[in-house]
Amino acid sequence: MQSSTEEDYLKAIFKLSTNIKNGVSTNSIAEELNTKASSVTDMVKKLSEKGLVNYIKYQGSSLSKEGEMIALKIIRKHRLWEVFLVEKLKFGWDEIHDIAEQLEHIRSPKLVDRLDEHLGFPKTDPHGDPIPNKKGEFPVQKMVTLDKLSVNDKGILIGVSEDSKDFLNYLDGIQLQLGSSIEVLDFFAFDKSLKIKVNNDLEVTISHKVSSNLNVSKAK
Amino acid sequence: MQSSTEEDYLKAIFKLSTNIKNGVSTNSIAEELNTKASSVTDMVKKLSEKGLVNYIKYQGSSLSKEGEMIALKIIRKHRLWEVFLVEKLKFGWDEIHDIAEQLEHIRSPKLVDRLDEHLGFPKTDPHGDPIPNKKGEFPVQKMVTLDKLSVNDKGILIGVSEDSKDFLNYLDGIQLQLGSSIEVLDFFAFDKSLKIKVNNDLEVTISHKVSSNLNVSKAK
DNA sequence: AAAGGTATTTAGATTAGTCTAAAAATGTTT
DNA sequence: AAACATTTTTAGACTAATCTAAATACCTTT
Repeated sequence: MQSSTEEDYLKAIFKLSTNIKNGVSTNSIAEELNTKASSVTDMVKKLSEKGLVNYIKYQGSSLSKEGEMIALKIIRKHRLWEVFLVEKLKFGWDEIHDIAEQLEHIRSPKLVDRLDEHLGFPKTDPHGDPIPNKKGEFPVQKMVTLDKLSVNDKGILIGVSEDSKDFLNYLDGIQLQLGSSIEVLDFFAFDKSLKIKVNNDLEVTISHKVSSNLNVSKAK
Repeated sequence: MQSSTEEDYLKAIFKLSTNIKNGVSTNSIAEELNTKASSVTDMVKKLSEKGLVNYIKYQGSSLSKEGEMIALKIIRKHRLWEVFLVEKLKFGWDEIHDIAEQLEHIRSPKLVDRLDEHLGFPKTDPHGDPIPNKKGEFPVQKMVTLDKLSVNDKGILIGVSEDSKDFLNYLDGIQLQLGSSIEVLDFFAFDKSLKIKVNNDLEVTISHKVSSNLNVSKAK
């Protein structure tokens, strides 16, 4: 059995591994978890001894099969609780992250599955991220980040890669929600900002930082 | 802000204080929390410095006003989550305690109140214990002595009117503790003795002298 | 290949919570 | 009130997770 802290490390490595084949760096884990590199070194050593992480000195860390399974279970719990908070307790999508960070560590396999059932076996969380099933499986989504689209392209917002309160609040402010339509009206090369039209209605200009954190399914 | 561990200590002291005016003993706290007396001494000293516990060396501990408020908030959360687990997730009342022990430490005032609302502001948990409101106010329980109940009545033991060693030892011997459920199975008029079932498990016969010293909250 | 900069690891200290074993205080019995 | 037993506290050690500061390895640039 692993501690909550160990679970946090596994989850962080999982998140950072998404589009990186070789191991993730010690520094990047430290940044993700708001801790220091030396703490990370200690922990990945320990997780390596437990067989949950493949760690090579000076070369970085990746999850073992078992470590990945654990990470996926935590993510499953996190996302199911997020659905609960929004669907049942009427929280806004910008308020749920911190609470779910706590709830994801509750230990009870039966609880997770009952919750899943209670929520009607949802496929995605309120941020559009897929919820792994009991076995840790989840469908791969074909999506692109908004900054990959060209002028006149259209898409539907299906996910966000950042879930800080600030960011989500900002999205609310420009009427962007999951399912919103987005049309790219203009592109400004000097700072990579985009002028877009939201829901065929509101025109706003967004920075590259924003567009690179919005996942859309490209329409036609 | 206090740690989960500190919260556990406050809750334990609260529980043990129910029918004891002066401080609860270090050993009793240790037993309640499955830890050692030396650990308890350390912790009550710390909680005393924080102003949450009144602790006098060799004389025991009691909660300060502030410590009691915190304990009541934890108990409120514990009992609300228990209702959730039984009402919404269809758990049996015997499966929920360990999960609620974890859930009670989730930090989010908004979450607790939303949960309360979602559950329809329940008055008691699945074990019949009252749920404190936001301000920690406890509906006073109307209690009767056990000898006032009739055959087939059920109740929860919430106090004893005698605290002699002999008597309390006897109660320990028949597995009666505060919070124990009692079902009256039979009444023998010639000596007013009662046959009762304790905690849905042990059947014993008790004298009128005993039943008249047990305070119960009548169930339903 | 040497030099400098960055990333990473090591060494040693710190905090929260726990434990065992010994010492001190309290309570009980004669 | 002395002797014994019990309870409680103290002292010192341990584990998990963290940190700072110093040492080491790796990488890039000359």
